[in-house]
Amino acid sequence: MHELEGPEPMYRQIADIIAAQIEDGTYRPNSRLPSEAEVCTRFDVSRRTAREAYAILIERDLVVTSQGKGTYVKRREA
Amino acid sequence: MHELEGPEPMYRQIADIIAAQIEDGTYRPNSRLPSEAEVCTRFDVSRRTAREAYAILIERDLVVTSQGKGTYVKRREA
DNA sequence: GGAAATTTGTTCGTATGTATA
DNA sequence: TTATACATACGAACAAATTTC
Repeated sequence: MHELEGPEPMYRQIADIIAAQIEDGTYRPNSRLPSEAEVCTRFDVSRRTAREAYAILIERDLVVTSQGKGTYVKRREA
Repeated sequence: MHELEGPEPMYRQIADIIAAQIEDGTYRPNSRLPSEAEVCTRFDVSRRTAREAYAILIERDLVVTSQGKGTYVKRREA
């Protein structure tokens, strides 16, 4: 699906792609993002790398994760 | 199965311990913190866990890391 | 100058626990 | 209960930047 290669580490590239998709409305507020396992297969990376990508989005305050539920797009305020 | 178990995950415990040591002056501003390898042996954890601990301190803006150099106590501003 | 050692950076794999559906 | 999904933690390997000898 996606061809990922470049100077940036994969987890950052993935984070940027998903962040852009949140921005452009592909993933709407409160909607569930792909599971870590889905990210693994979609971008052909390990679970570790998928988690690193989501960790960045969490740090950016773009998403929240909930054990057993999934990762969700956070609502934008201000 | 692991030892040294508590209410908090190990990486957070380690982060809290080191953060406290930064607070009390054990580790002074601009000084180098123990390398990841040292954290591994000192707390008997894997490198991944050691890195998770430092990741927390980075997120808290308490330390900075530099490839090939090490992890340093950040200088307090404000 | 250069090789070796040190240290962080990235990435993979595996196992087990906990929470939710 | 079973399946799904995230949380924690172990290990391994190589790359890249820096330091040391």
